[in-house]
Amino acid sequence: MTLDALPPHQGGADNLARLLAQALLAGHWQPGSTFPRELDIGSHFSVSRNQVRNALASLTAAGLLERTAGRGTRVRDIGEWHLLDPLMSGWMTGLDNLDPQLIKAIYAFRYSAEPVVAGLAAQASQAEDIERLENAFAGMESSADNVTSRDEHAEYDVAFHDATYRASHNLVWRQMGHLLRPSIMALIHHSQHRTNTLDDSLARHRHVLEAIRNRDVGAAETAAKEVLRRTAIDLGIAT
Amino acid sequence: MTLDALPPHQGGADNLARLLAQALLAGHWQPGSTFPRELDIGSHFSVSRNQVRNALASLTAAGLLERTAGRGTRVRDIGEWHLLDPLMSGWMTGLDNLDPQLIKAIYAFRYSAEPVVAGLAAQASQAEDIERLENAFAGMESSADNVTSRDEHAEYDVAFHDATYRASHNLVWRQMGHLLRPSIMALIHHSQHRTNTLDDSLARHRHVLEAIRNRDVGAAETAAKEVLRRTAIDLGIAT
DNA sequence: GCTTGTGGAAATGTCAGACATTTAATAGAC
DNA sequence: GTCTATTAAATGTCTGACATTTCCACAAGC
Repeated sequence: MTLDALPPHQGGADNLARLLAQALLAGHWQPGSTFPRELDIGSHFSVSRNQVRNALASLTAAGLLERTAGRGTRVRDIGEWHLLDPLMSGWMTGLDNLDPQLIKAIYAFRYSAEPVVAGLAAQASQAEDIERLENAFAGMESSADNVTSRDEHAEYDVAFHDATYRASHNLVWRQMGHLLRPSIMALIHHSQHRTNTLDDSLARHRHVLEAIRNRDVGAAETAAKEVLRRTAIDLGIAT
Repeated sequence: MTLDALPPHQGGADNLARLLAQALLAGHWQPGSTFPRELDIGSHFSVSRNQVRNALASLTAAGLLERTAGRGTRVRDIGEWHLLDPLMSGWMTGLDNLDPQLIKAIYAFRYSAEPVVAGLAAQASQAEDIERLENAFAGMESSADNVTSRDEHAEYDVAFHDATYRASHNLVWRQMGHLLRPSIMALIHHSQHRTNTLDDSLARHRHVLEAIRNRDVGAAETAAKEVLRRTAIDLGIAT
């Protein structure tokens, strides 16, 4: 794989890092293969070696690359990637050609984790949390009728899930919610393309909201699982 | 807070980053306060500005600091920290004076998550996973009788939990297991100091192992919860 | 032939200095 | 007093040189 297939560079070391990371996330380089040298990257994108080094440092921190003096830069295996690194989360936003293996893994994680989070939210939520959930749900409802506001609907959907994680009132789960944001967004767009079941989806979200509001832990867990189940079947994870 | 209270510097930018990060994790700087300038840090530890910048870049990536040109470096609030960043995990190893709020949050997370993971392990585990669990458990047993092998016992305990996360056969959960390693270790040491219930702890771990081996999801969840419950009560999380 | 050592090439790592850019404070004009 | 221009101070960036590590080729010695 060469650098020629990559889109042009807009400027800034962060941008360069995103560019290279997304190419790696899409599987453009074979694990174990050698990554281009600093000077080659610099001359190709017309940036200083400094920016290249900063970008590569980010990719290394995220576990995508492995650098050793004298040997060069190697592409690490997908199992070594730091999927929970916020950098990764940022790079995955808007990337529609993610590795299917990765999508499946992240979804399986959500399918196991989100019911627990909803249960915690039912226990720990406070007035402001309920308000956030209600606002997000209202947004989902109002943007469900016409087709033009599809992006807006996705935003509210993500906001609903994020509010659920926040309502758990646990620092770790809350961060997890932030990290999952891009993959949740990707999944929403993915499933909206294929199914036309907005009303059903709305009803399932409503159940989660009401269970949390009623402080019914068991109902919240069940409802959260129901929200995710249809897509899980689509992806071949649940039975 | 000044730099004078920090231990001396051993060499290497990673080491400097760890040093500063641990000081922040221990709460030596007030959130929102101003962090020392690059040149001051450099002259204090006798390192080049480059190393300082690299170290500060790591801390910034982990959400500990916020840097803006012209203004300086500010310490971010604990809610902004990237607790799931592998860097954090590394810095937290061997740190015995963590912020209590943080310990509690991480423990609450484990208390909610680990049963689910054990359940997944009961579904997805394969021969090699069972073997890893058995080896870890055997190590726990053999190092339980004498007091001299306390550290060895902790190692096997951590290995047992790590094997559980691995057995879930989910990339995200597996990473989570790695990330939790230092806090699990800290908790083990903490509870061994206060309780003398090694036999009881062993029995509870054995239940987890057997439930996973028998592919009994419900039993695995219950057993995992039981392993964590006593410590949860100690920390004032569960009732 | 096999091992061992030695040299050089090539890559990343480090340093030092100058300069650019951003921000906040300050002094001055009106 | 308020607004504006200047200045100081901090982080950000570029550049060139040098250091260090790794690998490979080649030759010496057993």
